[in-house]
Amino acid sequence: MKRKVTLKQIAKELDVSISTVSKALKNSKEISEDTREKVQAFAKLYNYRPNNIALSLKNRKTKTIGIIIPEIVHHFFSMVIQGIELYANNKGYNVIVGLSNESFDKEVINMDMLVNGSIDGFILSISKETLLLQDYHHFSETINQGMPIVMFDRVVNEIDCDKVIVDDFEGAKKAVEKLVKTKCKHIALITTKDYVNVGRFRTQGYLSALEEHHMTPRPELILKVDDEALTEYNLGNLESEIEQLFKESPEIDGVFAVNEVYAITAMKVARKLNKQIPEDLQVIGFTDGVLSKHAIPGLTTVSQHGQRIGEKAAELLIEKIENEDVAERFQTVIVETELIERESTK
Amino acid sequence: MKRKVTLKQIAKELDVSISTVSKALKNSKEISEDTREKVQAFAKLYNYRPNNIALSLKNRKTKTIGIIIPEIVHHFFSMVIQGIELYANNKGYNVIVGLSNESFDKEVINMDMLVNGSIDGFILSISKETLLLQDYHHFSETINQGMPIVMFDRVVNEIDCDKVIVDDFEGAKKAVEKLVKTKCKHIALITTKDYVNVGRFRTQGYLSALEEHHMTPRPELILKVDDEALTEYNLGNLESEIEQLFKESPEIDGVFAVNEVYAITAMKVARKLNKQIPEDLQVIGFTDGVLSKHAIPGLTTVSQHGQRIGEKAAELLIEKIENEDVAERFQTVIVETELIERESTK
DNA sequence: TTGTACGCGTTATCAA
DNA sequence: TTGATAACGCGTACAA
Repeated sequence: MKRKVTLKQIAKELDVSISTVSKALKNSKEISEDTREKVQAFAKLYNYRPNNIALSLKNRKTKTIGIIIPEIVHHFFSMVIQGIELYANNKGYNVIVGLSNESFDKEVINMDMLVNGSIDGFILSISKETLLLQDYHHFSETINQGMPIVMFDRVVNEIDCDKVIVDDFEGAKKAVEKLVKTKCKHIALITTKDYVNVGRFRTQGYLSALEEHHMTPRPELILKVDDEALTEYNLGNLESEIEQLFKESPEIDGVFAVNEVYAITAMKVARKLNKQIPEDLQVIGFTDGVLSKHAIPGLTTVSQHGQRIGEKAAELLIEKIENEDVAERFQTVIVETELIERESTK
Repeated sequence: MKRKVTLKQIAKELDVSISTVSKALKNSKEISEDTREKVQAFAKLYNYRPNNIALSLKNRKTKTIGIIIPEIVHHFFSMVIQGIELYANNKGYNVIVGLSNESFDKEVINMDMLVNGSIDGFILSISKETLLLQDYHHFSETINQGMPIVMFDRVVNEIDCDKVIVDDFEGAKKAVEKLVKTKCKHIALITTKDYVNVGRFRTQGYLSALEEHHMTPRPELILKVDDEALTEYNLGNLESEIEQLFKESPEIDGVFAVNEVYAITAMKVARKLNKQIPEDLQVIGFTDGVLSKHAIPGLTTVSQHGQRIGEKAAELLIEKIENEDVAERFQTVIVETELIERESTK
């Protein structure tokens, strides 16, 4: 087992100084052709590579990006990571991932682990608990230390930084308008509690679409699911809540759900209640993931373009990292949504 | 904007030496109570944290783990990452993710970026292209340099290192036996080409189960899908291949598929051909993901326990990193599968 | 009780 | 053409 070779070892072996080796390896023409070749041959033989950590220390740049997200077993978030990784890698950056698990404490701890030199900047999406507590000191402190942050999807006005967001409002509106156009008269909304802003914006889009088409929103058609600790794997009583909604308002002929799982579950309940999709009931979800694509019937969804969001976030961050002078001007990029029509709508 | 504080700055400010500050901060009783308090107060005020990079350079330990996987937008792999992150974080390690995108070159490049000091060890699952080319030099070179590797799921005999694998053979066997027990007489297999070993092992499990129950395997009931560049989002002609299978052998009354998508697609085709599930056709998939859970009817699957695999891999790796003396003995841990019964079987 | 010196691996500057 | 030195930030053995 040959340990990693360092400049020092090469220098010793070849009986020259460390700096000579360093220069020779960078083809500096300060060094004679002779020694250059000798050194390079030796380096190749021993597969010399400069130590990243030493370089980071010297350059005060790590060439790595820290990502903090609420969960990774989640289609949207993994698409975003893919986008970040793609762009970052092309620029020679690595990507280090921390999971907050929707917990405030883990978010803080994770950022803490990375903030002390390990990375050059953060890309993050805020955990639900943090949104609930409205405690953002860890973000502002990080920024104050001169470390750039780019937030995506779950962002917050209180913090001044670059942001990449989905047009939740317009996306939701588009979806509901589609339902209106296909003659739905009683459109229900299945959404989250208001403290998750993406849920809130989508709710607003729903309301706006109704109003523009002179349909009066009816509170009893709006189901706000309490998804405390509700994940893809813990559906709680989602199903029964939706069933109750459908039973209390059997006139419902259209459903807009703010995520895939809600939408799929609505379809499942509809089937149970013998409602035909899309004849008796049309359904549209948000987030275009595996579920929508493979559902039977295929679920019409609002696609968020997660990968594009990741790429854009990485672009903004690397721009900030590499150009000190742009540091003070922040932008919010809105990534357009797209309605992907499948068989759950007419 | 206050830049990061270093020992040096504190020392200068307080007019003491750097080492005094260093010792004071670690509560060394070499230092007088007086200066200790003074230093600590100052450090707290300026929120001093030791620079990770400097520590890494000094200790020759980065306390970070490199993960190289074929893709991240994939339920199983993201479960594994979650498991790794969980265990690693508890041990004070960070996790850096590289995606090979099933490409040999990207796998090599990614490992190359990390191998020079950025991490203490690798956890990885081999890309399809690498398996096809059977070129494993980048793994052996890494190991030769003294960097530990733990492989999971897609592993390879040629490389001597710790491994965590799913019991693909037994898992598949269990699944097929379930079908046999529920009276299936003509059990089809939908699998991948043989160079993906997990596909190969699952195929062997299928064959073994049939033989043990004195059912002669019929080649025409085995569909080997060529999933060159086939992902969750590019289903190619999977559907038509399966349709052809069902039409040519209408007696098929059970299907075992080596992944979720194949299984779900089989159900979709069955529905199209007016086969009732599970009455006319029973289906079992491999990998317990979102699709299986939300499918209608729910898909019976062989769960791989991705998170447990990740945790175990992290445990093995950290053990190797922290105990030089265990370096030479390698183990292969088999994580048991579990048959999760839902409505697609009787 | 405090400070000096050294080393981790690298590069850049300046001297020889 | 080559080499010595300093610096990045930290910890520690040893000297004062």
